[in-house]
Amino acid sequence: MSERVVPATARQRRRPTKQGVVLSGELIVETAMRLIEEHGADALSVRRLGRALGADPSPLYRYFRHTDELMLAIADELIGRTLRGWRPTGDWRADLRELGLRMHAGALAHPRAATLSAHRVTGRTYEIQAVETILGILRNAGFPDAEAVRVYHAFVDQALAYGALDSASTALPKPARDAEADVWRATYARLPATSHPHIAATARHLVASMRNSSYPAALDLLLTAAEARLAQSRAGKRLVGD
Amino acid sequence: MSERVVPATARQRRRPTKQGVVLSGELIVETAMRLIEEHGADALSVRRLGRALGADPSPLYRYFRHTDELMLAIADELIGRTLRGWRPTGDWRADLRELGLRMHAGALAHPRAATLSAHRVTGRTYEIQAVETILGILRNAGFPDAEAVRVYHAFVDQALAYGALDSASTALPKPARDAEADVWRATYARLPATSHPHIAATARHLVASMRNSSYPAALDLLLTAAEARLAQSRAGKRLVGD
DNA sequence: TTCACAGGTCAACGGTGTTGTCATAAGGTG
DNA sequence: CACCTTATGACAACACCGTTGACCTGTGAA
Repeated sequence: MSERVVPATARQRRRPTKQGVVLSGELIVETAMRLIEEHGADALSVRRLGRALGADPSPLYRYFRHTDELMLAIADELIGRTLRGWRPTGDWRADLRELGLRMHAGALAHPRAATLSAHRVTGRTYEIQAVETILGILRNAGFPDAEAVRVYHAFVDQALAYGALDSASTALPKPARDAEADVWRATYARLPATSHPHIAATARHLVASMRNSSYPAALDLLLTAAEARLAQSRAGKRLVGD
Repeated sequence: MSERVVPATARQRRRPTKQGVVLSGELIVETAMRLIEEHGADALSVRRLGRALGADPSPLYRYFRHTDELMLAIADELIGRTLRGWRPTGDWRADLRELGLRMHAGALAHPRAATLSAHRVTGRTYEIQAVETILGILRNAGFPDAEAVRVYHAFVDQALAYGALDSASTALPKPARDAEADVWRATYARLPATSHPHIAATARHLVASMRNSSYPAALDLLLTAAEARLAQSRAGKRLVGD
């Protein structure tokens, strides 16, 4: 069995499927994202994707080695869409804040695709572009290389982690989400002070607080800490310098 | 069809399976966790679980409505184990740090349960116990109720978000996980400085840093911020006091 | 000792990812 | 324009998955 997957550039015969669709890596990724957004993450299966494309599932394996590789392609497309339209202002802190909020918003806008792809390193074009951009912001701001990487890592992990967390509940079917919200009111808010004094004392705050995302606060926390580090490293450099 | 799932207390006839095993909710959860620990997250399926128990898969549905409910039970057991053996020292910051690290480690040990439960509230006994414990630490440390809830929320979300993020890769099939680890070395570390100057300049640091979780750093950041808030609120109270 | 029925077994349904084999039309060549 | 190669899509099969309905049997109360 020679190579099953043929790179896009090496493809020569664009043969339409029985239903007249001309397949391509892009079309497959596009259709997959549409499927996820419209019918939920569970709706994405090789067979359903084939059906949605108007093709047999098996030729998909001539474009992606396995489902996982397709997932990575979807993830990268998501990154690309998130970055599209963004322009740096030159203020590193403002830029990072904007990027973080965009990534978070992007995850919320494509909740199902986000939950699927948040934890993967794609190594594809858009992701590489994003990494280069963020590292550039930090290094241009004056962060030493090692420190820039540390901040980059913390920043990206945080955006991905909260993006996945917050979009996961968005992706739940409505009744499940309502049931979820009710647990705080129906279960926690009713615990007696005798057995659970701390929960009982704060029940009102709990019900109110657990509805909102804690990401913006966490992001600002991170940026403030980074700023402090930057000031430190500048002071150190001045000392060593001359 | 009357109720299929019978609550543990209402069970009356303990009938052994063909292979002589007496089923119970506890035994099922225990076996499921053992399966995950011994053969990876992928090894957990209703059918395999049945086989491991020495029983047909179908009676499991007399104990849990569906796989999801089993996962929640596993998640709660996970919380229970996390707390078991932990003793408060009286130093709120050290206690929270220890709890956070334990939660994170627990998530890594049981990735599938962690991923599932990160954005869900189980409302089960161990979860309630954990909420009560954490709120108690904060209130005893002197955090006012509203502030205690705010810190609680940030702390828990962070632990869950990073737990899910970091454990998601653990839940991947082995080949995918290996490929993942290689992307930084094989793809990023080889980008030319001409096209990607910032990545090229920091490649060495990237390869080293991206292996580790950024959770411990993020946790310390959060605790430091909380400590500052606590000092502020104490100062405010003194002012208002007399 | 009897006997209702709880709690097992069994078989089946419709789904999944993936692969080996086959048919056919695309597109270069004479 | 006809031919031929072969790239690429179709088909069928495999082994798995979660879940359910029908059935059987041993438990434990009467």
